[in-house]
Amino acid sequence: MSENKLKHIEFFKALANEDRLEIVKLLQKSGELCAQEVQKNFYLEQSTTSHHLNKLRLCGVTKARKEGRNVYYSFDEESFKLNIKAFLDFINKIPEA
Amino acid sequence: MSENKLKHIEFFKALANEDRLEIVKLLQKSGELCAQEVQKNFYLEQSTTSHHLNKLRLCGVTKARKEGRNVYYSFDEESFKLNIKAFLDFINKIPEA
DNA sequence: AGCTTAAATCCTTAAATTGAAAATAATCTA
DNA sequence: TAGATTATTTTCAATTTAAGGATTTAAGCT
Repeated sequence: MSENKLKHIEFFKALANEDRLEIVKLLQKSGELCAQEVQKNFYLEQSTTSHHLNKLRLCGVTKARKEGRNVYYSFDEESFKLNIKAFLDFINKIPEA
Repeated sequence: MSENKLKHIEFFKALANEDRLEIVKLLQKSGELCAQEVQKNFYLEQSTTSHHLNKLRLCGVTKARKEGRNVYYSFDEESFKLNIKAFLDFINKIPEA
């Protein structure tokens, strides 16, 4: 099991969740948001939102930047594209997008 | 939550697993294989393989065809492409594949 | 220092995954 | 055709993983 493959799996696990997918979409259209701004958009508990944001960050879907007591999260487009591409290569099928 | 979105989530959940991803790759390169031929390629229990194959089939990654007492599984390329495309549309990012 | 707000972590409960054992189902053979 | 054999699914218990409420950490404010 290559390190690389495990990365794809984590990436897809992170995206294979309704709430996290919504968070990704929100960050995508809103740019940077701090954790509690993300939370306000959903019926999610603070701790749950934190878990989700952490998971998304760990697998390279989002990135985070701490400023004061806020942590600002944003969509990591570069990393996202790389992961999708790597996954499609892995699967050996390139959709006509 | 649209019916459509839930389908993508199930699709990605199914792919977000090391063993299932390997099974998908095997089916992709081998064409049709019956359950025990799939199993022989991995260190997985027969029942575990069956669970995985069922999950992959339910979410449209693979398709199955029964012949005698064998069930032949194969990669469902059409469905796979549709799911990937729908997901990318959802995310609004089309990689340059 | 004490208060407030933001976020992460801890801890218990809930859900998903795994695999052994049993059930089903098709085929073969005496 | 009854019984054995082989292929697969299903059931169920054990383990792993995720979710969320409660607590803790951390930063900024008065």
